[in-house]
Amino acid sequence: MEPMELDRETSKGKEEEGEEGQSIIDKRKPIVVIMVGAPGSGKSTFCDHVILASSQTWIRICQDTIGNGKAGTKAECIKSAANALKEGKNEFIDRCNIDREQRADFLKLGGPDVQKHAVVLDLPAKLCITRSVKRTGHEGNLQGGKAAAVVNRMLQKKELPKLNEGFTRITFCHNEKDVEAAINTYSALGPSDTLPSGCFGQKNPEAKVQLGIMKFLKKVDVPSKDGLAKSNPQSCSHNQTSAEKDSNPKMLENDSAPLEHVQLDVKDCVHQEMGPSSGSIFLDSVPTLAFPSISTADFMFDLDKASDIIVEKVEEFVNKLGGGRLVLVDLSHKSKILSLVRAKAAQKNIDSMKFSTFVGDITRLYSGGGLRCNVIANAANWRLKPGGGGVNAAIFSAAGPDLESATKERAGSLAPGKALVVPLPSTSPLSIKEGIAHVIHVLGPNMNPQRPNCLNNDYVKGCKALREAYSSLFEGFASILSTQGWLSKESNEKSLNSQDQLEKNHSDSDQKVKREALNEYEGSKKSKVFLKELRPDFSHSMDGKDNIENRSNVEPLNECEREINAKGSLKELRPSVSHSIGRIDNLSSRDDTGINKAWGPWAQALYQIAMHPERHINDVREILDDVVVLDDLYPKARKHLLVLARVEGLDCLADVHKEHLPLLRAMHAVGLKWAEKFLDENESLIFRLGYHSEPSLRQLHLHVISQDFDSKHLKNKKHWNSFNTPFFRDSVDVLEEVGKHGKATLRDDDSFHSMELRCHRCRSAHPNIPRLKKHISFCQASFPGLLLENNRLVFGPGKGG
DNA sequence: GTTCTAGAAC
DNA sequence: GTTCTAGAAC
Repeated sequence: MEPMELDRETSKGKEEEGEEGQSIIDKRKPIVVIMVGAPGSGKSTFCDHVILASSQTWIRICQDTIGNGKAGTKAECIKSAANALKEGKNEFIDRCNIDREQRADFLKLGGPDVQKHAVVLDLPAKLCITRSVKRTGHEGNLQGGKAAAVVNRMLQKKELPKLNEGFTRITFCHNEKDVEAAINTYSALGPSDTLPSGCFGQKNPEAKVQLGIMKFLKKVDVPSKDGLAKSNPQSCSHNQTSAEKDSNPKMLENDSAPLEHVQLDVKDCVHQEMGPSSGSIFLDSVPTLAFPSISTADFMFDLDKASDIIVEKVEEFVNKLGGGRLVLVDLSHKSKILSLVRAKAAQKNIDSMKFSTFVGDITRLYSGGGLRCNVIANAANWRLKPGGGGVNAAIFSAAGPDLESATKERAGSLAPGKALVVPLPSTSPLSIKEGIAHVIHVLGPNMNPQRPNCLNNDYVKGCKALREAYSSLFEGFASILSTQGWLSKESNEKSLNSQDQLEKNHSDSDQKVKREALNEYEGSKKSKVFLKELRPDFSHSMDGKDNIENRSNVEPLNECEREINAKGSLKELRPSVSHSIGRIDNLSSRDDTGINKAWGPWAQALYQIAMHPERHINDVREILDDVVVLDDLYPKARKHLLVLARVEGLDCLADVHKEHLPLLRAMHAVGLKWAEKFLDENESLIFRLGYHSEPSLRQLHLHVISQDFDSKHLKNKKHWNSFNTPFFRDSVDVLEEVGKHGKATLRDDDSFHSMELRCHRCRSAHPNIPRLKKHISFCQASFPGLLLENNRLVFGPGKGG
């Protein structure tokens, strides 16, 4: 690299000196070169090179060593620099000087008699980090793991110098060649030589002004092979990129950087490289979502199909994300999903600036891999809880309890195909060490028979769910970008809803946040309802029409529950039941008829009794051909019976059709019979017979319940409201509706369970269950007219009616 | 379905 | 401080 051509004035000055016999001071003002650059950018090395090669006297004012070889203060540097200037020495201010304020005091040195230069080592952040992390024996003891954090923090404050700060000359170096050229320029400087004023090697100045926009445009700079520019500032505006790099776009910038540390998969990273001009800007400023491949690990989703979906979804979203970048992460260089995705993304010409793959630990992207991401995705479980292994366990573990609590605040569960954005508290180690600001939980479909809610190779449903999962994930990311002003207006509008959601979560009161979390939870509860409604679909639907979301609650009923069931959690429920429960076939997804079931393990007891009452002889009151009668294990009144239908496939009222009318009549008749039997014993009792619109226990059962509701087991709103709102369907009405329409009207809206508590007699409202119970213990008001009609209530002889 | 319990409500 | 509820856990 040839040194920069020197200004001819200098020679002229020499001649004048000879003629006029002026002192050496007049030859040229001393130069203060303020070095600007992050740790690891090579400032000290730069100075050392010049000092060694130059014929002039240069001294290096280094804050890291100024205190008798140890780190000193800025004030010491200034003092030392001032003294050196008095002696007419040229000097380097070797400290980071990363922002304007840091530089200001040094620019005041020596007044106008001193030339103020800046040399900006604006090298890729990754390179600086790599160097800092790897170096040993650093003067300032900035090395190893902490260096990465320091470099990063410093680069965030970076403020490139401008002439109007007081510099007469600024040289920008963006790569090793620039650095080499600048070293040569300063080394070659003779006693009377002066370097031209102005900015040299600066990238498009607008890039600084509108960093947010420019950094996402593809290579704004036009590479030039010239190395150092000539005296014309224009010509040296950018000179970093060699033809060699251009010819091999797969190479990461800076061949000299020891990239293996950064764990970048250089060899085969079609999508991994930063463009030659991306440098530190890219790394530091681009909002980046790192995400693992969803469902392909433990959930055993076919890799080929998954990679198709990843690329398809990336392609769909990559342009909606404005400045955002997506990075698919996997642990191993041998990752098949990464290579598949890379190949397919390359085929589709997806912009590698916006999507790349990365080999590394998703919890250590920055500290372990130098990849700066502000958002990571978690392959969550439905419970949104730690554990399970893989990415989920790793992320929860690395994030500490903060993530769990932040998650819990927002939602209690997650449906397949859905994502949940969780702002990560700044106290989380993942935030502190890795700079992660958000975690997006996402749940994908499961193809692993050993895991809950297996789709049994149904890739129609599976692919749909996986597509939805990625859409949800990327939308979540977009919502984060939009709140941070990264998205265009159009994009913002697109993600307005999610933005709203986010903003609420961030700014509103705790109560509101909780309410939203509750809504989400309620939403997932609702999906349970759907699940059951759609259950027939499961038996034969290959049309993929069913709502993926519906499956969310299949999972909870399986993974954990299967084992619980085997251990007989229902033992407590009813000792004699447990024996058979332990052998139950069908808490899993299929029963004998091949119909998928959505019932939890706790929900199977009645079904078992109905199917095999002889095994529960101690628990039942009466066994008939078509019904079984038993006491409710947790009676909500003095008398509370259940009349079970002994028909397979009749799980609840929703399953009831016209052909079941005789059975319903039989159930009603048996219920009445028992009510009358109790009335014989205690004529003050009043009974009501009916069904829950959406029962918790499997197998159609008729409640026969006395209206005293005098029971220690009646404990909460749900208990009360399930018997005292339209959620409770009177048997007489069900008979009528099924007779007329072939089905009963269901009132399975969740809202019934949270309705205000009203006395079933006088309709007075009460603030809580204890107060209500106290009230009903003495309220003798007559029942509402509606209940008195149509024999909905069953009274003792000579009463009511 | 129930039990347990944290935290809200009082 | 106690009561009560809602949600998690089972």
